[in-house]
Amino acid sequence: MGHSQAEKAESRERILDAAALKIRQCGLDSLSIADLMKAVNLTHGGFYGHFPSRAALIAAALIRAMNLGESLMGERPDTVESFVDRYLSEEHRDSIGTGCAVAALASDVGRLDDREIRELMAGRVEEYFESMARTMGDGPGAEKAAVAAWCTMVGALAISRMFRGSERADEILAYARQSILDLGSRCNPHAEPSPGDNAVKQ
Amino acid sequence: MGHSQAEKAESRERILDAAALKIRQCGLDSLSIADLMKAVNLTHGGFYGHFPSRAALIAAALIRAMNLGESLMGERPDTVESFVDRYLSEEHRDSIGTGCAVAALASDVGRLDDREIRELMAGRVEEYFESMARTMGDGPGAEKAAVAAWCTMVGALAISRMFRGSERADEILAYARQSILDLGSRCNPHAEPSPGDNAVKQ
DNA sequence: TGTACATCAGTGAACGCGCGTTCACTGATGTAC
DNA sequence: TGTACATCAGTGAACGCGCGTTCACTGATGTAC
Repeated sequence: MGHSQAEKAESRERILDAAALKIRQCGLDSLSIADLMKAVNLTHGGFYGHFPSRAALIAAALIRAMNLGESLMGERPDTVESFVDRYLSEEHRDSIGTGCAVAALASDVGRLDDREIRELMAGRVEEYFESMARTMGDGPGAEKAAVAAWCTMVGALAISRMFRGSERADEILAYARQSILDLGSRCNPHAEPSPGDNAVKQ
Repeated sequence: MGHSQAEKAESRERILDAAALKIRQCGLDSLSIADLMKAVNLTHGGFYGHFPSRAALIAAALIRAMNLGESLMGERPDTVESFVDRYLSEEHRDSIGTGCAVAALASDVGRLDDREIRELMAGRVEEYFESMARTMGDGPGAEKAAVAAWCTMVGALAISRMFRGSERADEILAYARQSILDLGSRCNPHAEPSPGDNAVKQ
């Protein structure tokens, strides 16, 4: 077994990645240190060489989960439509463990007493709001529309995941997508309407 | 101590109410039988006179939580606006333990392996969709708008709760409300626009 | 009305188990000479 | 190049604890006579 500093750091990364996966799949409460260490082929005792406590791991894993989820969302999208298409895709819904940490864990984090962790995620979400507002054209209503769009996206993934296995699950994503594009188009009225991008009404 | 059948049934009700409160406040994982029984001034051993297992209690408590949450939403509203105003109120956000179980537990339930429990909540949500579509006027786009509105509402509560303590928390509710009314008004174009019911754009 | 008995909701000690955490130890590696 | 030693990432037994669950028991009540 290797014992260089680089190899220790690598172990830490693998622990964090496994934890970030697990908390998105099963929630913050579900993470057990013995299971986690088993998942990266180590024994449970070694954990405390990497993190001072389970609580510290949870905080670090949450950050890791947000980073991984964001990197999966890809580069700054040109249009709201391209972003929403990816965010509300069936692939994203079905891969909760590698997807957006906010969609997976917003309720869990909102319940926490720990203010620091809540503000950690809230800070990220604030960035998401601003990024989407910029994509929407930065008009006077863009910020409001961006906030509402994020509410719709996060709620749609949670509800669609609850309907997993039913036809409804896909429809929920599609209807949420439509309503967001509908709303967004009014903030950026000069954008070309794309094919299939109809108002909800019709 | 009383021992009539009626008093036993009353104990069961109190256990269920306490469990319905706790799971909405802290999630499905957080419920401990010893704590729960303490909360209703009984000892933990008595629990199994009322429920065969923790899992059975969780299922029953989830139904109870949905019933209590619905009764709090009140009678069938006449307009989308009156419903959304109540659902996206600061009071509802701040009283998660007595509020809508779907908003509190959608992610938790979506993660469960137990298909029966997922379908239990999904069935209720399907009723919420239909009820809101009817309120929206039952036009061709009403169902789609209703589904999207529910996604927005559930996401808005989760995200607003995460921002608890910040000014943003109230804005999130307000922006989500606006976008829903905006969307709903296009399904029921003959309705009087109410004061303050502006499109997000302006 | 008074006594004897059956019922049964709730009690509380006990169970095995897995948890988070600690710590003395191992053994592969890098370094010194 | 070869030997002796220091380092330290990871090991695995052990800890106290709270969990879900079981069960022999208690004692207030309702019923029979």
